[in-house]
Amino acid sequence: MAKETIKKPRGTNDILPGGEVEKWQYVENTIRKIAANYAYREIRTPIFEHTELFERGVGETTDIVGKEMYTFKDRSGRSITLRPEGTAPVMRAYLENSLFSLSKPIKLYYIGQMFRYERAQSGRYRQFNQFGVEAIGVHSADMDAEVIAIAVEVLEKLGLKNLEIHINSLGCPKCRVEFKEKLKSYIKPNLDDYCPDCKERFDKNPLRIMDCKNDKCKELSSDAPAILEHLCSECEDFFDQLKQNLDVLNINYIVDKNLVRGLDYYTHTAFEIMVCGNFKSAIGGGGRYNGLAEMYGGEPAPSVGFALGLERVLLALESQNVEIPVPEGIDVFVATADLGANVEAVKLLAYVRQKGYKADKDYANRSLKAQMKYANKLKARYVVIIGEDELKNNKLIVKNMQTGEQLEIDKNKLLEVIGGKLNER
RNA sequence: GUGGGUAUAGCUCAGCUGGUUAGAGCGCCAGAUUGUGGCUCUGGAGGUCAUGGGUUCGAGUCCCAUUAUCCACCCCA
Repeated sequence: MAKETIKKPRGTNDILPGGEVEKWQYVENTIRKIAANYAYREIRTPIFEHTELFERGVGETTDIVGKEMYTFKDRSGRSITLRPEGTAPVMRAYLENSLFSLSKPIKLYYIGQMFRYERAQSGRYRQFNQFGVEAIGVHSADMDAEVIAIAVEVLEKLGLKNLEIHINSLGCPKCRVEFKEKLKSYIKPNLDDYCPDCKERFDKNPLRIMDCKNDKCKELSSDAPAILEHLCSECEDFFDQLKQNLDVLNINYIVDKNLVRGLDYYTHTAFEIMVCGNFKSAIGGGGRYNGLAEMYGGEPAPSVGFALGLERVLLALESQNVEIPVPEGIDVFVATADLGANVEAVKLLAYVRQKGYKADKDYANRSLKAQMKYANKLKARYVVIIGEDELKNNKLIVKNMQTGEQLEIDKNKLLEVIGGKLNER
């Protein structure tokens, strides 16, 4: 090994051909197909944004903004951040490009890299990929249900089992302010017994105390009032409609009154998708964010969205031994029996490729025997052999690599013999 | 950010309580008589045992540091 090999930065991954990229392509293709089905259109936003975008939208007290952002100064001294999530950039693009002038809702999806500066572990990387959806411009429980339905359909189409959809309502600003006070007065007498994190949450975002994983905190707040039980009547109706819509769509869900999402911009619906079994993890989540457009100085634009963590989806699929179809093999391998046949082989290869066949040849001056081995490794369906005899007689030898049958044919009969293409089958 | 595990050929690993030329399987390359694959057989290339110190007559094997990686926590996708 060379002394100074350069290695990839921590928490990043190379996705290699030969099984890996093919899985990614498969997942991305099914996502695109389903998104298109639901009439969502793709949006591609920059991978970096002005830091302020996330500070204002995601919330300065959140972990994402507080300690996980890849932030740096560019050459002109501006503070730039590699996007840690997709909703804020999409909302920015929506406002900046005046998409609000289109008929509502604006239904968008994205697939792309996100960046978070964290210690890597299984299913958590510094650069990771999300598939996300944002439906901007309407306040309708139908919309919320649709967004959940897309996520579920994608995961089910991919073959994932043991999904759990957790839903909750975080209320609107009106009921939330009232509720926060109720919650604080419940917690306050015992505040000293809570974990240090919760003590901080008490002032910054008391709702998240309900989400603490610490056993002691869980016990202390087991009887705490839940926002779900203190919604204003409008919010309650909205949540009831959502549940009804999910029932209509045959989507099973669990109402989880302790579910609080980590980002500040959520209102009303919040949901999370979990996988159970030996790989247990949240693989996606989302919710409604009716106030975000205004936080960015735009006109109100009630919206819902979600994001799926693609690495986690792949890990979950693997843990459930779901087979992902990986296309492999080529149609034709052109082999030469004599060096003199190389020019003819190059011509033939170009011809076959132009006709749409996946085709290859040897580039290392290998013996015919070695070429056959190579063709076998490439999983070629047919090998076409050209040597001096064939050149003289305008013939080709075509070998079917599956059956081992081999025949000599006229040069112009090749396409008839090799038939349909691999990628058309 | 906190705590723990691991670090030997491209890959998966072996190397017993420190002992002299570092091993296997897979993969790669080449051969097994005339222009032919998949099975089998033979041979070959490839490692300063993560890096830097230390203990010792002697270290892949023990100690320390660094780095990387994995796992868990926090948090999240």
